[in-house]
Amino acid sequence: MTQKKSSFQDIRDTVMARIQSRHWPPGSLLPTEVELAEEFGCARATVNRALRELADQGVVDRKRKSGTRVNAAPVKQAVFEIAVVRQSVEEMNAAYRYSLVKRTVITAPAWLRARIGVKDEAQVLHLNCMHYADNRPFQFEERWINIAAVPDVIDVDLSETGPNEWLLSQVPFSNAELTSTAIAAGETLSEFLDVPQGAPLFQMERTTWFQGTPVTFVRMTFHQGYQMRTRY
Amino acid sequence: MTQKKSSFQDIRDTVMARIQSRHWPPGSLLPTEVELAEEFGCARATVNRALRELADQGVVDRKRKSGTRVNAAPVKQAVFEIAVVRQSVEEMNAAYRYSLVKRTVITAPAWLRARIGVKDEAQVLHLNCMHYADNRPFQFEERWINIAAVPDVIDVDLSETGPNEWLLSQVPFSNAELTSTAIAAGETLSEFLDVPQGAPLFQMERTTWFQGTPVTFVRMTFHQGYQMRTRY
DNA sequence: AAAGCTATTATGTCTAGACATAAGGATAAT
DNA sequence: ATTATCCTTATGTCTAGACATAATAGCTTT
Repeated sequence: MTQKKSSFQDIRDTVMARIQSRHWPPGSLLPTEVELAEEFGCARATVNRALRELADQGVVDRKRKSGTRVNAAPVKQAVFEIAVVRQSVEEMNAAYRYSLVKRTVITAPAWLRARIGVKDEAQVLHLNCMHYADNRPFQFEERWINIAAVPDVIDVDLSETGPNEWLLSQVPFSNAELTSTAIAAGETLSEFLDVPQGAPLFQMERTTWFQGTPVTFVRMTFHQGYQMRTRY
Repeated sequence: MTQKKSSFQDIRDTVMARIQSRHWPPGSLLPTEVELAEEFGCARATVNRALRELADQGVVDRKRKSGTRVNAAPVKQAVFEIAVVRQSVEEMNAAYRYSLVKRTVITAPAWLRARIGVKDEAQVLHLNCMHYADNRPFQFEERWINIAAVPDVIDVDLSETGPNEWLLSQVPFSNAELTSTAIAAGETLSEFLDVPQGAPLFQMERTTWFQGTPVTFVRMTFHQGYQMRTRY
């Protein structure tokens, strides 16, 4: 059953189709790379690449000596893009406006030290910002920046562009931890976002590290009715 | 400057380190695969794999003839696992309990037809379920299943295991669209989740397709204070 | 029955070389 | 000046063969 014209993509797709059609049901063992290479009339390396991509996707599990098995309980994972506020506003075809509400330098309070792991006397820049879409409140941003990690932040003018965009240009490759939750609007949020007190709001918190040192912690609260979208 | 002992992972990490250290700043052009292969004393295919992984991560952009460039505005993307409720409860070391609240077969209402794209007379199975962690409300689930897509669902006993687990075993490889938002508890939710009316709740909606045909739409509302976590 | 050793096996990685392909650049024709 | 054509170049993919490595299965010893 040797076929012709088999790129690694063809093989990947063919194997995927056979899995979806239950020709190889969940939990079952696939033929070996050598056998598949024979069937598809190609080198083993080509089959290897095809199966490796399926393994990366979580569709199959591969183990030396055991072989390749259809994942019975594939870990579904969704990717969502960490959008810069400006971008997501502009993608809605709305006019973006940014405003710096407050800017102070403080010693990191205990809860912040515990959360991001900085030293006792660490100085942080505390910012409050508002983001608008067509002049309607879009997001209230409260942010703390570890000055030791990005000393330049002290001298940057943040009245025109948001701190997120500046930080991205400074620390483009970072890790982060992210939590989303629903909260009730308190006094401050109800004023800035123009909603009744107690209104349900979508809130995201993010802590960012660069090469192991904490850079920033940000709490973003969105306007009422905001939806975060993603697909997989 | 030829080195020794260079696996594709070493190369990937070394290149990444040079990018992070701004040896190759954002927007700049990397050496060609041939040049890097020479430097690292390995075959071009090895360099290719290393750079391909960085391209998959979004760290660099690659174009034929143009070469490999450090991505100036890397698209940050976070991956979160679509957890099965049972799993996330058990990971908290809490006892999981499930209960089927309501089960009816209906003709798809207009809003559902519009949302998932089924025919006018489509029959759907409408379910209400509750998930508990240590006997405290964890999630209220309201689900609609397109019977035409999974006819067997009619005869399945859903009083013991949740519909999600059964569907996963039937349709393990599907696409989905997912939205998260914050809502205020209405009468039903306040009763089932044991919160005051108006309490802010985290809600997720998911539409699932299998090979182009809509399978299910589910609205999951979590207990007050629930946080969705993810890292990247 | 339990523990330790060994051979086997399927995947993981690498190499050197080849051809394919997209895209930029230069040149020639309009 | 504009358009068409060809050449060059860097990445994209593939091959055949090699060695590395993890994990299983079978065998031996205790």
